[in-house]
Amino acid sequence: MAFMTRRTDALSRARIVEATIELLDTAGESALTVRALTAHLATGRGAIYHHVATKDDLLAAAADGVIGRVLAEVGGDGDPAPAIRALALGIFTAMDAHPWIGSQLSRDPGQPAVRQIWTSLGSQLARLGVTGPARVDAGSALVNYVLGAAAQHAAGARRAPDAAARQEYLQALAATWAGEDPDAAALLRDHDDRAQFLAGVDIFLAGVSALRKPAGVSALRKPAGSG
Amino acid sequence: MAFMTRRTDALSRARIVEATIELLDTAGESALTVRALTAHLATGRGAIYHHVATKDDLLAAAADGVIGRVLAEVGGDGDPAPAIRALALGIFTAMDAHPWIGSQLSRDPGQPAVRQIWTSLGSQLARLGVTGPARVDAGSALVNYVLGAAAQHAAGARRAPDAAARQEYLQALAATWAGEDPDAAALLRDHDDRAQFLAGVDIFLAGVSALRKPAGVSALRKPAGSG
DNA sequence: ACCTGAACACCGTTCAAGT
DNA sequence: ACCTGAACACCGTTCAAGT
Repeated sequence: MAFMTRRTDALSRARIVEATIELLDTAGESALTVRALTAHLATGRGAIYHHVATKDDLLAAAADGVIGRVLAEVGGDGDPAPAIRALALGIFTAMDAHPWIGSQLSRDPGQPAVRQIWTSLGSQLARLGVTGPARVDAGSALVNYVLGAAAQHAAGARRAPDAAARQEYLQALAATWAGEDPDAAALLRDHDDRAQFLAGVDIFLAGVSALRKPAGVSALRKPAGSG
Repeated sequence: MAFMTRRTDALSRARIVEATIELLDTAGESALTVRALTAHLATGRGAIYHHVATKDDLLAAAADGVIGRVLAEVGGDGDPAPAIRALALGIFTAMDAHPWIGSQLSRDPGQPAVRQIWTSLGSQLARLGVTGPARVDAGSALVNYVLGAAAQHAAGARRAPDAAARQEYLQALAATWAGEDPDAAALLRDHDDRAQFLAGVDIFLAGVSALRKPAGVSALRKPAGSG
């Protein structure tokens, strides 16, 4: 509990955003109230509104802070395809540690955090050699997949935090498939979210590459690689 | 305004769900309050709780109602690939007419509406010849893409309902790309959400097919495929 | 059994008043 | 300028009381 931040120096937007992230991480989305925040910051209710426009603004800033750190850590060096996998996995992992981000990113496509994700993935696609119309299509497909997967995973983690509840959910889903495809149903029952997420990224990358040089005999996967 | 449903017959869960959909469609997510609902249904506050467990339960039931109709309308006949495109487009279109569904589907992967989407897309993938581990990977990739795209689109529609606001958002995004890739930036400025969404579906379909019969010469990815 | 509506325990945001 | 905390206008949910 690193809370109980007694007011040594002045309030600031940065301090408020940090406290928001801390509160969201430790107590969950439903515990983020202006009242709880002022209590932890040892200030009055209205002081928050001197530095922050609205609660939505605060959520967006918190998500932007976390995503910014993640993208900076991962970096974008090396071959573009592995870089895309690394960026996607970084976002996915962040969603695991901060499940509230999942729903936040789905709330507004114009928010800074989403914009950051767009540009970081978009520049890797450019390095892959995807440009022009194809890049916008590929970028939007990738961003939407990553955000969709992250949101579903985060929501699942919120709803079924323990292994038992999670197992129950997967079994219920598997049951609806059982008669039709017992194979898939069995696999569904004990899959690994992270591996499955990465498999999706690979399907996407394969699709981009397949559509770039239309199927057929000749050449291979990627031209850009230097390895 | 088909509101003002005077109480001719008894309250029922179905009637409450219909009123919920109507209220969400005409007045938006923020206008759905238990108080507004009881006013439209001409009943008391607590009567709702005789047929519905909680407001979340109500939202999930409303989304399930809309998605159920959409999937039934689209059907799943014909070749599987076009059927997948049609199902995805149907979901996307529904999201346009009912923007509140976008955020609702991201709230809980276990809810009936999401389950319906999984099984309808999953069965088409099976008809495509994708089975076993590949089917779970492909299904989750496709579902997550569709839900992610729909959520982003719906959120955008909520935030920038008029053409001016929308243009402003796209220009801001394009600006961050301008120096780096003027080509993509220009295209971004006047793209068509629906066409872009379908382009993403095609990327995933191409990826699934590319990974099924490994490119080029011979050597392959996974042994499980039976196609 | 089904419904009513007052009551409960909360919210986010504003704003006169203080320093 | 920055902060305070009471006040405002709401929420979802419960529950004794009615029919």
